[in-house]
This record gives sequence, structure tokens and C-alpha cells, in this order.
Amino acid sequence: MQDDENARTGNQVQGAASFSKFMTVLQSIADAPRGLDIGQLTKSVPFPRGTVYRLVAALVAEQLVVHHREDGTYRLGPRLLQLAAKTWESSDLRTVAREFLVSLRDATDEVVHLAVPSSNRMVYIDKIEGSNTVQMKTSIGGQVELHSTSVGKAWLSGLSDDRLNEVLGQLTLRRHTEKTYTDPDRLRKELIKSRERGYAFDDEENEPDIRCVGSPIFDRSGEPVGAISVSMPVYRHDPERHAKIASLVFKTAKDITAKLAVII
Amino acid sequence: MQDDENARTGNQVQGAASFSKFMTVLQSIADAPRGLDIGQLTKSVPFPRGTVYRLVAALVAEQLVVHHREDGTYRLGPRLLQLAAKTWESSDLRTVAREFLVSLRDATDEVVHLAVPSSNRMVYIDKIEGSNTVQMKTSIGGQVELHSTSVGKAWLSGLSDDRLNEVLGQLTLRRHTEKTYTDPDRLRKELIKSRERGYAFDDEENEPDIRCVGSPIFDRSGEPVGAISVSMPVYRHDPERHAKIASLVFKTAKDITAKLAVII
DNA sequence: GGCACTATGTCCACAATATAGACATCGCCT
DNA sequence: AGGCGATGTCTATATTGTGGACATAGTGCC
Repeated sequence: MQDDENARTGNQVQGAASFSKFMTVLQSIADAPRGLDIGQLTKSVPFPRGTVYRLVAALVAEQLVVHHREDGTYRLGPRLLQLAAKTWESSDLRTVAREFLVSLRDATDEVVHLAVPSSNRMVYIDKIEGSNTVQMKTSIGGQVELHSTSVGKAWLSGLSDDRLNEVLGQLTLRRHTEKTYTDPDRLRKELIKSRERGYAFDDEENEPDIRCVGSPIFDRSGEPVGAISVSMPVYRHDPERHAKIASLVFKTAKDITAKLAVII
Repeated sequence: MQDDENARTGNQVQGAASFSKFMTVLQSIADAPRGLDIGQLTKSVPFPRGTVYRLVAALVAEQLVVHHREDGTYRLGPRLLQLAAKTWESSDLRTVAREFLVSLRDATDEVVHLAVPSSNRMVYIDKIEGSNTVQMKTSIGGQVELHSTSVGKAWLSGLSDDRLNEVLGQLTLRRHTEKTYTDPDRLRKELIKSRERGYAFDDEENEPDIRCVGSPIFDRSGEPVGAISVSMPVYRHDPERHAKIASLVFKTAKDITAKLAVII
């Protein structure tokens, strides 16, 4: 349980103080779409300049970061991309889920997502697009909040009551749209409803004009390990379609859970 | 040049000794297809057990690594995807391109690559394998040079004359094989020919026995943002196949460019 | 069933490491 | 010129990480 605790609190493993600093710098660089130069970097992390120089030099030496000669910026390097690619390729959940997700996409012709929990967020680990051109601007590796998305709510709805309360206690229910649940008790009720019917519904709670239906995926021990969702713009969503898609999503998640139990 | 030196020698940045240990552990985990448990891990890295425990705990705390309860193995975690997301997805180029690349692979049954430019190199951001066992040893995240590869030459051929000259001026035309272009003027002529016919050809210029055909992908403003290629061993390459594949590659790149214009 | 051996996990005194302030240098604006 | 901010480097000091040693659980052998 100690691992979980550390993960949640932003970590405080004994003997990892410096490593956490390296990660802070790496995250800063990762978050800058166009890279950062030393000046910006020293401003964006809370360490003295001398330290930042050393941290960056180490990251460069490990090829996690590359230094662009042209404009002096630091960006993510090939080593990190390699590691990320491996993560993606070797994820059992993703591999198992893929064929089901493709079927789900074919049946709905909408964007299908697969996400896993990480630090009180959901991280997308796969995405299959529909044929429609109007689409969401999510991407693999992108992260979204638990309380305002169908994958997040689906995952939450799969937790035991104790764990749910524990996690809810740590969340900040930030408002994204008018419809976002910002009251813990109302959210809890919504989640319990989701648990009962087997799917969570995001009714423009994260982004205006986007509705999503999501269901949790469980490992053999019954812990929710991820969630899938189908997303669509409001104008393609109506009661009939909702019912059809919700039942497809629920069934697909169940199938993935079953397949997972056999394989792992 | 000092950076390069460090990278090659396994690194020796002052004040990064512990970080390098973290990376060693991370790489070990990354290299194990099915993950490693503590026992295997302590054997595969040259650190005392106490230290390994701490290193792993820190990696888990940062979510670079996850601990599977069921079998006790450690595997790469979602944080890596999160970090690489912005770079890796490259404005959804990868997502958009994927289905086209799969079709291209199906049509050719050869390895298909998608690469984007980065620091005067091309970095592979996707790879789809053919069914043949003889394949290239490239990997996602790997980088190759501009002047000796079809993706590199394809990207270069998509540049305006001014930009092309600018970039060519910065390149060192390192020789990889007998056939590598090492003379800037001859390379420039080859690139202009490539631009006219819509695809670049790597005729064993990067690796002996490997030939590749590549075409650039453009964003809406006409800037080349990446390139795709089909690679094959010499013995599977003949004039007929060349013509067929070249036209497929060209058409696929055009399709991706078109789709990109609609979405972005 | 008992014993030996190996694997697993934790602790802490010490040594190696990272830190952050101070110094040196450069370039830009007034 | 001269002042100011940004950039890069150095090093004494304190914090951090280290790894051997201990405690415990698990496994195989006789």
C-alpha cells in the first residue's frame, strides 16, 4: 500500500529526492510543445540554476532530452520515444483490447478510447477513430481528469466504496463546463448509478458538445484497471443511439475483462 | 561535441551518478518483454539489492514503472506515454496516418515507416511490419540521417529551395555505404529529381542490401512535416515492383496529407 | 519433519553525491 | 562607457544515496 500512497501524494520515496528533480525537469520539457531553452527552463522549475544545468546535462547524456543547436531549446529525445513506444507495444491490456475496440468502432463509427488510471488521472493508451471528420483532439498519452470524463467516471464506478471515497477525497472537482459535477456527493451518487447500469455517461461535462459513454475493465481480482469509451458530438447523440451504444460499450468492456482473465 | 561523447561512453555527467542508475534499471525493465520481478531485476543490474529496491520504488512512485500485483513483475508505466505524448503524436500525424500505413503494408507486405524531422535527423514515430521474416532492425524512436535514407530525402525534397539549401548547409554527408551521396551538389540534384517525381529512393545508400521508397507528408501550409517509406531487401526489389510501390507510396502520402488538412 | 539454503525485504552508519551560492563572462540597452 | 540581466562554471558543505548486515519468509533435500 505504500507505493500507492507515494504515487498519490506526488511521491516521497526515501532516497529518490534527486530523481524526483530530474523528473520535474523532464516533465517541464515534455510539457512545452516547442521545447524550452535554458532560460525558460530555469524559470519553470524551482531549482537553483547550477542545479538545473546539471540536471539537464544528465538528461541529455541519457538521450532523454536533446539540445537543438539552432535555437538552443531542449526537447524530448529519442530514448524517451523509444521507451514510450515500448510501453505502448508491450501493454497487455492494449493488445488484448485492440480487436474489441476496432469492432466497437466499426459498430458505432465513432471515436473509441482506451485509458488507464495514473496519478488520479486517466491516460489514453489507445484511440481508434471513426470515419467522421469532426473529431476530438485527444491523443494517445494524453491525460484527462477522473471526475469529468466517461473513462474517469467509469473507472471510479468500478472501485469499492472504500477506495472510491478515498480517491474522491483526493480529487479537486475542477469545473470544465456548466455540467461538470463539482459536488462530491452528487458525483458519488452519479457514480453509484453508473456502477449499477454498467456504464458511465459524460454529458458535456468535460467538453461542450461532446458526449461519451464509458465502461470499466477489471483484472481477475476485480480491481478496475482501465476503461473504454465511445465519444460523439451532441448532434449525433439521441436516446436510441445512446441505448445502443451504451449496451455495446458495456458488452465490449465485459468481453475485454473476460479475455484479460484468461490471458494474464 | 561533449554531449555526444558522454552519450557514447555510457555517460559521465558530473552529479548524475544516481540518475544513471535509475536509467539502467528502467532500461532493464523496458528490455524485458514480459516484465521482471524483483529477483530477476536484482540479477540483471549491477547494484546491491538494497539499492535496487530503492531505485524501483522511486520509479514506481513516478509511475514510470508499475508493479503487477498478480505476478509481482515490474513493467513500464503510463507516465512514459504521458511524457512522450506531445512529441510522439506530433499533432495527430501518427493517428491520422496509421490506417493508411496499414493499407500500404497490406498492399506491399513490406515494412512501412512513418518519420518526422528532429534536429536534422528523421525520427521514426511508427512502424508497421510486413509478414516477411527478413526485416530491418529499426525501431520506433530510432533516428536516421537525412541524406542517406528515403524518409530523410523525401522530407528534404519537400522543402522550399531556400530552406533546402539552409538545411543542406548544416548537414554532414557521412558515408554509410558505397552508394551514399556525400557530395552536396549531387545530393541536391537527386532531391530535385525526387521532388519532381514525388518520391525519394534510397538505393542501398544507408544500409547495404536495403532499398527504400519514401514520400513527404505536408501540413496545410505546405510545409513537410514528415515522411513515409516502404523498405525492402534488394532481392525483393525489381523494376516492376519499384514502379508499383513508388506509386503506392506517393499516393498514400498524398492521402495522408489530404486527411491532415481536413482534421488539423 | 527438520535443516540448510536461497530469496526477499528492511535498516542505518558512513561515504559519496548533489546543492546552491558566489564568481566569471558575455551581450544588450541606455 | 557603464549598468544590468542573462548565461555558464566552480566548489565547500550538507544532504543524499549506498550497500553490507540483519531479519524473515519460502523452498528443496535428506
